[in-house]
Amino acid sequence: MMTPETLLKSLADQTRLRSLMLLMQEGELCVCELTHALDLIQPKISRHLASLRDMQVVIDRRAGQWIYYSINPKLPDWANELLKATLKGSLTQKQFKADIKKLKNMSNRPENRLCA
Amino acid sequence: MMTPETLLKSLADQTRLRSLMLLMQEGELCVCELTHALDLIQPKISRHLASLRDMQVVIDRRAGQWIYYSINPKLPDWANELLKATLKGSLTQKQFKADIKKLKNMSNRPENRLCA
DNA sequence: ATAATATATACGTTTAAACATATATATGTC
DNA sequence: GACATATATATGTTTAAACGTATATATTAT
Repeated sequence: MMTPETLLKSLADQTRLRSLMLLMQEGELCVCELTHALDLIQPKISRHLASLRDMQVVIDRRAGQWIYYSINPKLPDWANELLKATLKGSLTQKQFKADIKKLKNMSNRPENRLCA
Repeated sequence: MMTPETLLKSLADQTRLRSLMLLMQEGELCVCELTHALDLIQPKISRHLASLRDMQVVIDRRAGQWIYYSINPKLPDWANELLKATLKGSLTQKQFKADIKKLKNMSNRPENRLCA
């Protein structure tokens, strides 16, 4: 069962927060997309995604060589509301806007979402 | 200006989370009430409240020998929504219920709220 | 002025989180 | 099978947070 403390701790790190906000906004992203958008090294992204998966904040699925992460669809209402409020607060943040832009401008994005 | 990262970090510690949830539920509490309700030593509570004040998540006012803390009324909408969602998630938590009960059962509670 | 209560802060220590680098595993291509 | 790409994990190190204890400050009462 998801607790407020678990969810809040998962959001309290900048890398995880940025990743989650992109997932909130974009729905589903693979590690290489997040690595590119956040401009961080891959093991760092993977490590944080693994901890988010362990905390059941996100789920993952493999599609070929890519692994796609998305917000756990089974989160309780309060958790979705919390994430929504966080996204709302993030929309005006420079960092968030830059991350989104960087994602949009990424070349070689795997074309997964079409066949999902 | 309050950012999601600041607010989320303020909520990511158990002592601060428990304190904030009591403040959300009860409106205004002094250090000794929080110390009693959470059953923690006073410097620990004071230290965390000071950090919450520095982050502008709470405000304080002195009334005689007591110092009362409450949620900063100037928080942006998204922050209030985030706190509400957190409270909603806390309502069913054993820890939260125990803290409220301990507060209600406290003898010698300063009678501040009447003359506030 | 002394003592008691409420709160804050300073200091040194401990704990836990995040880190970079290196390496391992899995998939797909030739 | 050899190589390239995507992702995960292991290891040792660094950084930052939280901690307990001791002490300082402010208020109130005697």
